Amino acid sequence: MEITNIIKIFSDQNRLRIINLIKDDLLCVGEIQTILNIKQSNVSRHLEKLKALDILIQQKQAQWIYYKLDKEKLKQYAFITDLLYQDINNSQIYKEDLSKLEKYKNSKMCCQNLRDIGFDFNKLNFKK
Amino acid sequence: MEITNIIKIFSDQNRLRIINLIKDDLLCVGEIQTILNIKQSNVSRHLEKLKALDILIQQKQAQWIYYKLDKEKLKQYAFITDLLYQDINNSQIYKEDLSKLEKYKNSKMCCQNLRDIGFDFNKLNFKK
DNA sequence: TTTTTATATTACTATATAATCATATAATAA
DNA sequence: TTATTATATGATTATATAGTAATATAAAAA
Repeated sequence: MEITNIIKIFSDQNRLRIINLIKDDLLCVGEIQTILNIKQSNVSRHLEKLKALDILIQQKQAQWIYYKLDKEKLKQYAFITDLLYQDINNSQIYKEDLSKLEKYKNSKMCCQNLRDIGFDFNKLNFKK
Repeated sequence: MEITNIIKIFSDQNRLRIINLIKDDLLCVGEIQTILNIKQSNVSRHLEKLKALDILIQQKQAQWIYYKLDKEKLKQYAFITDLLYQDINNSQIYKEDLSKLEKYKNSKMCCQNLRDIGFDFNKLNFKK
């Protein structure tokens, strides 16, 4: 795999937001869709490209498919760690996405009931 | 400047080859054209994008314009150093380009007479 | 001055990519 | 079984990008 094709994977904002979101967490497609407010088919298309590169851990539980970045696979390219754990933090949007992820994790919701709120982050049910 | 736009700059093979070539050396357009065997207008187009990002040192001498990467400007993104000094070395093509650059620097040629050989690397005039 | 040359740019073509709607697929729930 | 739902995919559109031939521009050489 040519290095520029690896780099291309990280050069789209929506895909980078997805990568950022699943870099340390295992999430289902609906969770990604909800937190990032990106259409389901679009999320799926981006995940498809990450799968083609073989840098995803994929895990099916009931009707949900959970995804997470495969850190071992990423280690072969030194630039990726810097990019995901340093450079990305200079942009507000990626930090906001992670903060929404935290809010989601603190909410009462899970894959099972995201459809009930139309995958709308603002309708998440928070404790207290 | 959004981080994904920075990343895009490095995601094209010809542009990455140019970046690699001028990461530590000041070269004129004809030298890049000759060493990489890329058409002049194409080299110029790629340099245009690097200039738009403001990551080039540009220096006119006589009729030639010399370019070099501006390392200070690149320091603001941690991933770039790893990319250019580590990851790139796993691909044969970038190493070969640097080795051709060395051969060129050891040759008797310079910007002034590259046109005489049709910007053809194979026609370079080597010492001994 | 005129000619030549190095680089940039215009106009264009071909290709790649992202996004979307509608639908297929595969699994669960009723 | 049938209905529902999570995710993937086909078909399409819009946009971005790379490459090229021809030409413009600006400077040097004759």
